Amino acid sequence: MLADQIAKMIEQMLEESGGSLELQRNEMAGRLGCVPSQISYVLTSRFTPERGYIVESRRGGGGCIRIVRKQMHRDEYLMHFFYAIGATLDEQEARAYLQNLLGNGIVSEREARMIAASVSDGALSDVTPEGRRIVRANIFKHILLSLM
Amino acid sequence: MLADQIAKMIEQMLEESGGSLELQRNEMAGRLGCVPSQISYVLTSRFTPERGYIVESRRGGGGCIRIVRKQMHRDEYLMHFFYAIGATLDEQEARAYLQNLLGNGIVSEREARMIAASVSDGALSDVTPEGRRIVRANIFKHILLSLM
DNA sequence: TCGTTGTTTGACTTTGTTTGACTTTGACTT
DNA sequence: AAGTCAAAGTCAAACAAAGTCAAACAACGA
Repeated sequence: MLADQIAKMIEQMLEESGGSLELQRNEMAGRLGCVPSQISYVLTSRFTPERGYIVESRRGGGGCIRIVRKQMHRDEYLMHFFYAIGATLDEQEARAYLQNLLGNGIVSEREARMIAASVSDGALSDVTPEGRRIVRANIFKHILLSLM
Repeated sequence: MLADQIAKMIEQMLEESGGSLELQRNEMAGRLGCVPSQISYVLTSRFTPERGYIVESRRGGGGCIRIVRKQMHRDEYLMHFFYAIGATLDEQEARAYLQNLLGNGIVSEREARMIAASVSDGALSDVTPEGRRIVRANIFKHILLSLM
């Protein structure tokens, strides 16, 4: 399958370059003989944060796409939390997780305060109460990933 | 890319001269082999107040452009940002603010990554694109408050 | 078979850059 | 003053990327 080939190729380039790389979408598509949006598709379907990748890009002349692989060998602990958090999370649960992370020295007190602030009901007051729990889970997970 | 090169050059001159400098647009454009308005473009797109720069100029014979990197102190800074952020905030603006906070030692690299993660489009993917900008602004502000 | 899920494609949109023509401003001469 | 000229400013067009989206297609399980 095309998408898999491309994914494998990117994976390999990532290997060779030690975990991070920049590419140009059009240029790469040209080399592979596929449409540029295919590259986008591969990136959104395979190189997701859930799988430990960060993808950033810049449009316009001279634009490019940067892909970074977070090395997994880092911390089971964070992974544990990551998987422990379900699709939703309320403020109390979040506080409990934070307390735990803090207690285990994964985050500093200051960092814990920052995280608490960013998932507080106050910060999410423009989201409906039900949506809030989903968004909160998502934010929390993304923060965990950023720490790996 | 041309614009990036110019930005880097100005950045370096700023470094060497300790935070403020004067240049002549035409003269500089001549040295770089580009049109003068390119310099203007770089200044308006990169050396914005948002990123902590002040740009002033004088026209007419012997005119020039003065660029100052303003350094405020912690609280002023946080306040400044807090008020600078309006009701909405997109991912790029957020990145720019973060870059500034990072560059001025208000947050660590790790903290910057955490904040970036918590206001990323990915983390807010369950909010409508419209609402996302509002929620992002709110989260960012709450985090700033948590740092005061 | 049919519905679901995942893939491929290309038209269209958005964002960022580069250039050059034209305008405005200020200092200096006369 | 008035005029001249050397700056910087403004703006829009042309160009160069990446993003989005929906339609067509494929694979697979019930």
